[in-house]
Amino acid sequence: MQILIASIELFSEKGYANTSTKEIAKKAGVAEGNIFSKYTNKRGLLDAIITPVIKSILPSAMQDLLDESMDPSNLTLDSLIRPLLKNRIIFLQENAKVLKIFISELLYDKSVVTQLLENAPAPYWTAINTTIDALKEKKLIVNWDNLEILKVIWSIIGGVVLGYLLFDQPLTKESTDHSTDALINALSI
Amino acid sequence: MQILIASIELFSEKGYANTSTKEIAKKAGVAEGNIFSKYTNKRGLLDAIITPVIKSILPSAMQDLLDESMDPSNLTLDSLIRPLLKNRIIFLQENAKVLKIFISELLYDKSVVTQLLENAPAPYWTAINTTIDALKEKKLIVNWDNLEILKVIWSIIGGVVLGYLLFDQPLTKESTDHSTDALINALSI
DNA sequence: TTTCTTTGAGTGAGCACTCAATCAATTACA
DNA sequence: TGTAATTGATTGAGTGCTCACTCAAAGAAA
Repeated sequence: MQILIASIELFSEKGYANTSTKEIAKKAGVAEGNIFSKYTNKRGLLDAIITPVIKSILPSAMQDLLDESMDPSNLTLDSLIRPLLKNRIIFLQENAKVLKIFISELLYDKSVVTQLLENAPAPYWTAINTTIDALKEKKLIVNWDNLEILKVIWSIIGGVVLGYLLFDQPLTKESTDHSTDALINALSI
Repeated sequence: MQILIASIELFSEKGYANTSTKEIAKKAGVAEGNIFSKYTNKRGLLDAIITPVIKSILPSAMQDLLDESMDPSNLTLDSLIRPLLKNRIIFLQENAKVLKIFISELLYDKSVVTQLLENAPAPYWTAINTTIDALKEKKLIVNWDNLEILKVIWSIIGGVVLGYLLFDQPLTKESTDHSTDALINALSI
């Protein structure tokens, strides 16, 4: 556990490739050999950090989307988007360090994308399509392909993540409110 | 020159830390020592790749913004945003590999952000503020703080970049049109 | 002949990873 | 309960290897 905490700290600060197992052992207060008996190799340590993100990031986001669309009669774009963005920004703040490690990895290992998508089971996708279709029915959302709508949503969330991780842009209430308003506006008819 | 081309290729494919100078020399078709007589050290090679991006990325983006706001009487949100996003996406495609290397670097070296901002001189900022203020005057844009408006613009562009670099999302006409429409919608009153 | 460039074997440093030895906890037995 | 035996976890010096970088020698250009 100490090893994992130390690794997250160091990887997110200096990057995976620039962190030695010796440093990790020192920070964790254990002998270097311990790392290898528990995680087989350095890569195993990275996997132990990233796998939980892969397993939780998409399912939890999709759950957010669905939680807000339980009652179709009260469904509006606002009631869908606002809690979604709020939850995603909370998730981002809680997992900032691990997400940073994850994104670094994503840049040079495309197999992670596949793993990511495998963790978003079909039932979620159909439920989300149903929700978006319901909004289209009510003329509350632009009449684009559902995938294109989702891309715009993820684009804005991605932009917030990028600003936070790359430029240390603080997630003030003003900023996140504006991102939310902008997204709702963007998809309204 | 061959060395630089080989470096960009390898760094963007495998990452800076995972590329050895030996590999670069082999790909470039020169002896390893050549790299060090021309670029001092491996880091010098990275700088030679990144510096041009730093020097051009913000100025060229801001020039795009200003080119479209020459004639204040014809200024609309659409005439401002549409060419801007188009130019940024062209820039992204032309410089995808270098931008990828740049973003990797940005994640773990915050001094790059400072350099980036130093290359956006004050005249640009005032001109952009004037443009946004003019749109506010005409009630063609939301009445937020100008910085907040710029953040939303960059958020969308960042989201497109992220989708392209991280998830290999193709930049189809449909996608980029939707991003553009969404952004214009997002900032309209 | 002189000056500048290119070469690649060589070098020390640092890396991930190993493993025999040590330590700690648990069980076996009188 | 006290002690010996067994098992499993922890240690860190040691190992082989790869890395960035050097430099004397060879080659090319002037």
